[in-house]
Amino acid sequence: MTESSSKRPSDFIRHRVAEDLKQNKNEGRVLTRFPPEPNGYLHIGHAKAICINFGIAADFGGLCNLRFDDTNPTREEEEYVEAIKEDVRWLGWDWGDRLYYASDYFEQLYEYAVQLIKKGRAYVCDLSADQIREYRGTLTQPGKDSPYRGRSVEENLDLFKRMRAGEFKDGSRVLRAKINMASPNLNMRDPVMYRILHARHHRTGNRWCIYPTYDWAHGLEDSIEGITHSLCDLEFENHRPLYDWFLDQLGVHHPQQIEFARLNLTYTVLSKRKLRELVEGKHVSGWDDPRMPTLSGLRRRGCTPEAIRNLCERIGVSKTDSVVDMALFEHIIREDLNKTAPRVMAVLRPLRVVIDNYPQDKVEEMDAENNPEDSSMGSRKIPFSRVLYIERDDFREDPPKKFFRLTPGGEVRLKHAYYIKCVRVVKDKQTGEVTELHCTYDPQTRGGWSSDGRKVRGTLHWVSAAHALEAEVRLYEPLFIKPNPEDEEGGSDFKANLNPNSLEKLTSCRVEPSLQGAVPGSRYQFLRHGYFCLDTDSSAGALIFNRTVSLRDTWAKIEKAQKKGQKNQKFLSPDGQ
RNA sequence: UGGGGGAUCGUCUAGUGGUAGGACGAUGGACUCUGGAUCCAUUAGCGGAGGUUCGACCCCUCCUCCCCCAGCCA
Repeated sequence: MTESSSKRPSDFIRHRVAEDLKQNKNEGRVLTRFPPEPNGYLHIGHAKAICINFGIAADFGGLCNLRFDDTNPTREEEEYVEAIKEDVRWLGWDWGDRLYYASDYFEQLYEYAVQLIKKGRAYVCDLSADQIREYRGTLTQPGKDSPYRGRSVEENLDLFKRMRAGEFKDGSRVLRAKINMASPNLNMRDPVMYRILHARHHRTGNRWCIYPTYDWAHGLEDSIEGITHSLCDLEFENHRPLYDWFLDQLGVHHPQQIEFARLNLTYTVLSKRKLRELVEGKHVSGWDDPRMPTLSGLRRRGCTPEAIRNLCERIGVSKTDSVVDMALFEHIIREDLNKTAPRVMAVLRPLRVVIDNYPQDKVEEMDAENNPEDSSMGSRKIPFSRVLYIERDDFREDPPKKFFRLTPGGEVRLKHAYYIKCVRVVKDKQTGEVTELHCTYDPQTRGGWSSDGRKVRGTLHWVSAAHALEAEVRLYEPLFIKPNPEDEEGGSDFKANLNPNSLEKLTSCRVEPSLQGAVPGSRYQFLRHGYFCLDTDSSAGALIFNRTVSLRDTWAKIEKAQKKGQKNQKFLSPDGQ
């Protein structure tokens, strides 16, 4: 047992697994599985399922299988198999040599179906899909028996064999379990086990033209692999009686299905169908668009697998429908990157600054620590010269209260460099826009310190104009404008809540020269901005950075509160009411 | 008006007969060459009504609200 299993079980599933172990159920074995259908990309909701299945196995000294549930050839593709494997691996989990496919069990599943027919517990039904629906009844009314329900075992065997042989057209017949058409649980009203689909399967080719349904196949897949705990989401709770029924009828190894609530996150959608809609409707650039909650999107955005695993750990496991605040996820990403990301200076919206009293051709190499949280990450040199760029937002000609940055006549510190004072503001005569600042520096403050005990409130980041690298920076905001994208009253759908400003591309950014040769996927903290990741579209000559998450911005909060205060002030009547 | 689940601070989650705890958020403060980080404090909760009990978030009854199920999807 690992250390974590000696701790108190932390959620209801672990409690049950611990209890099973105590009872020596399954001879003390724990074997779980993650069973994705290869019909799309994995998202952070899947990450929760992955972490639960692999995590619980690991906690109890067990194993977890990776199994592709490829029972529907009309929607599945090989392309997704590789992407899913990559994502699970990236998240940090290992299925060893236990990579399985439901399609590997097709022959065995067929044999089990024959057994069920022989027991008189399954029959071939000639009703059309529409008719089956009519016969099923409704939530409040019982269904009625199919006219084919009474077929003899021999006839069923013959028909089923001919279904497999390809004698019948798609949709003309199905194999059904014979259970109870009056069951209050609709899943028990003679569910379909096999449908005829003359479709090429990505692994079995044209060998089969009948394919098992989820309900029929899933429990048996689990059983065949010797799974002990089959962990899935709440929507399958209604299916558990059927899961149990098939296994009991066949008398085979019977895993315990346990359901938990799926992950929901504010400001995004987590369903393959909706994510596909965003991709196909070109609302995003693809499955790996950095705004997508897919694992490939999060990876490209700069999110670490550790952060995702931490999130899954911290949100817990329960049966309550819940929506996790995106702010928690962002907090966890910052927490991770704060410790690991090297600091670097980047000016996103450059404003030219000339240091009037600094020699024309002089260049100094300033020392800069790479990460104040971790001295082992060392330091680097940053060139300082007469002409610099600072952030446009870091200068205000008419500063509001508590503005600690550069102002006319004011003094600030340039990080790792010198104190500077603004002596002149140059503006565009037409627009009035500030185009350049003239400053003086204090040579006595090299490195950013002064010996006279002078206090400087503001510290700005900067780059040397002559040495800086040009870069494109992509800023991301939530994909949706509402915490719940589904909250739409106008009769349209979640896409009406798409955030038109979810992507902002800044093209004339300047970054410090140490970023020369950075490798795509590398993560940095841009000082005072946030965490950024070099995009896979980058090349040596064209740096492109994705903002993973911004830093906490206390000033933005103060300013917002100030503006709000002013507004309220305006609406107050003269006597203050 | 069938069946299956669920309900604890704004959010997520512990506790399951004996002082309702943590995390995120929010707010305030300390500190700081990142208005970052860190630290401290404050905020705020057992859906409702009865009952059992010395004592109920926990047990019982009733009620309310929310989610899932009528695919030959998974």
